[in-house]
Amino acid sequence: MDKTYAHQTTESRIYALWEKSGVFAPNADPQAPAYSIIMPPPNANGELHLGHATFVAISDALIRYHRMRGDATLWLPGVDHAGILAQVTFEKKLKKEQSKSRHDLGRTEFVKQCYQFCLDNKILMENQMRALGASCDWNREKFTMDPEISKLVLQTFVKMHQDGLIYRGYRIVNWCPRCRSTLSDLELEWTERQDPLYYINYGPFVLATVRPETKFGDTAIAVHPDDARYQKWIGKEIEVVGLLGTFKIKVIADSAVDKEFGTGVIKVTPGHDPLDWEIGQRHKLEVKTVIDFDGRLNDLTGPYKGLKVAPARKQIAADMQAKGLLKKVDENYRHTVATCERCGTVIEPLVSRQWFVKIKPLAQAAIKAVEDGTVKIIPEKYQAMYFNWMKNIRDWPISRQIWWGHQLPVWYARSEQKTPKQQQEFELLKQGDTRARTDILESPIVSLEKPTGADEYIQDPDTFDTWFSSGQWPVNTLKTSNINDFQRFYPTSVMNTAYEILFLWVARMIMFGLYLTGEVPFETALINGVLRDENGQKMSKSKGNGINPNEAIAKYGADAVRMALLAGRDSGNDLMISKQQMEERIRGYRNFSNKLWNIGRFILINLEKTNVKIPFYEDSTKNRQILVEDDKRILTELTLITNRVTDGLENYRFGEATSSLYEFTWHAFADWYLEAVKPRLSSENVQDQIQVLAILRHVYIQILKLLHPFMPFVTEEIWRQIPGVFEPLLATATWPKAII
RNA sequence: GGACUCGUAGCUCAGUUGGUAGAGCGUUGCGUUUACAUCGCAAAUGUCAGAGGUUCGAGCCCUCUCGAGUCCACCA
Repeated sequence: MDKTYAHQTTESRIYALWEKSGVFAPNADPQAPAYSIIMPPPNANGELHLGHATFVAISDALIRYHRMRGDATLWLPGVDHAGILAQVTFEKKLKKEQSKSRHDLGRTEFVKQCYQFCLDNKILMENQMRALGASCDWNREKFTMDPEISKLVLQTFVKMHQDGLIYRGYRIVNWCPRCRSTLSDLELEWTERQDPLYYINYGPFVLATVRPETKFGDTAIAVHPDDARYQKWIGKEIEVVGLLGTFKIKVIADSAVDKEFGTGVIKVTPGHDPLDWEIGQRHKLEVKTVIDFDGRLNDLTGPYKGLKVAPARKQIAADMQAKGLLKKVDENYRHTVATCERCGTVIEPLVSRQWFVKIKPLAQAAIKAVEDGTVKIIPEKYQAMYFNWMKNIRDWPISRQIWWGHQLPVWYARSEQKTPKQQQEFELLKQGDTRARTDILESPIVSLEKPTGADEYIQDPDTFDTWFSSGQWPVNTLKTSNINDFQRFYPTSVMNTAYEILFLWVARMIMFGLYLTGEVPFETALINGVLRDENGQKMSKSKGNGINPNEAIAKYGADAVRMALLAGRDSGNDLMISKQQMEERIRGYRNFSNKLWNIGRFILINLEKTNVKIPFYEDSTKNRQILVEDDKRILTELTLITNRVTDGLENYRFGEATSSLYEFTWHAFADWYLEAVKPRLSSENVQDQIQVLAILRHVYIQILKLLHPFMPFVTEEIWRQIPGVFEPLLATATWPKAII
């Protein structure tokens, strides 16, 4: 053995050895219990970060542990096409490298190139997974855009439509003017901003608004029903002088109005504000749209037509000021605005016709599954979050006006489009102009195949929310995998992912899983905390505040990176750590692999020195009789640590399993026992030497086994250098017996 | 506004049925002895946020206060 452990040259060699030996595929023993994890598919828009490394470290530890236990163990890898995120990322790249927009390419070409972009990233990510030591079965790898996966995604939509769980309707939605798509509430990011709050003279009232540009869409004035100041106005019509002249508007009472805010009077703009939309629904108000899908004011706004929202607001405020319609302006008003999580653009609430999932029936079953423990959410604290969201869940808009994704299996017949506008729309869509809006086309036909017949049909250009497909992931991957995989491995054992996507993904998988199969998709949702920098910011590649896993692996080895993410922490909690501290942490575990290596060196050197063949330690009465106190003590501690590590793996306490193992290996075994035994090794008592060497080797072998799920590379490499071990690969060696 | 989490050594964090306070890193001193300087030995540092309660006993359970943070939500 060399003096130091060289992870640089070892890790890739060991990984290749594993892959070649086929140990990543589940064993075929029909008697073996099934254990399976579906990998959360990383987004295909870039490389992996340390957050991914966390789930690899955890999932791989579980997978390797169960493999060593002899279970039929499957870890199924995959990659997600990431809908909007990938499209935005690729559009940026397109613009930067070719100065082109997606419209320059056209839909077909854009999708083709985006597909390639994702495939390229997919290879990068696969290699990073390999570098981290992920022992997943690459032969079963899936991509959300694989044809057979896509087909199942569309089938689900058709089935749900038949079951009455899908509807198409006009609703106020979150519209991203840049992505030109609608978004679900979960895809928003709320950011605090400072904006002027305008106090507008409005007939007999003064009212406060941040958005004077939407006032052309006002269809009522609202006050709180109990507000004494305004009782006499409720139900009356008032006359208001506005920028476009004088108009009449009704005063209504609605308890959604806050008496304390501003003047206690609001204008109701159902076309451009979610709250106003609801008030409008309650009072059957007219919905007036004054801002279009491109984020510009439309012809209902007279001279402001064509202006974008921000400049329009300034212009309108200035004009109101000039006409004396503005009472005052509070320049220091702080509030939060919704922005597009993927591109940062301010969201425009707009009324649009979209496809929705009627979610309540699905949610009910999913709530029950967690309540009765069919699905366990670990740590338990996340259950509260889950219930809180699920019990207040709202219908889910699933259609997106983007190109990259699964296109809706929805068709429109030419003959059903009666108005000239609809016919024009039909024609534009047919020619591939996706700036055209589908929502005015009538009589959609939901069908996997294009309808046949004398009529002419075009497909709805919308694609699904990316979570609509990933929500079905455990079902669809296993159904398209090896024959019998679904039967053998569904429901899967553990779903390991971060709490950020508890609603976006975990909750939806439970709903889809139950809906599609009648069974939950996984027995345990193991939720991880996230890594944050010293300022509490989530680590991300775009912020540049995290360690690049590639660099860390190259410098310190994957084993060290994995340990640094697990040891001495509760993986369900966030970890706040600076770049430097993280690196120190990793270096500490690199030192540990070296320590482990050198313990091996010491033992092997001593084994070689003796001419006697050292028998493998057996826990027999004969051997026990000559054990001295030190021997008994280390063996007792070995038993304890074996139980502890096993218990840690069974109960997802990786922090405890790893640090107690570290402690035992370094301080009990190396610092104490190994030193204590040195005089005995140099003594004349051959029988005792044999005994000591047998124990040293025995304890060491057990340590390697216990450590393997966490530090697979260095342990496997050492395993190969120990002469005479029975099992060729540590990855498939037998897990030590434990009592827990 | 609703829900949840956290506050333990200089820093980052463990601490699971309540039983004499822990690790890593950092700091200080010493050290080349059958592996390892990517090392060894030794040392220092805590009213476990604060107050009250339950208990023979509380970092751990209960209540309140203060501080930090996260998620959800329609405050114009």
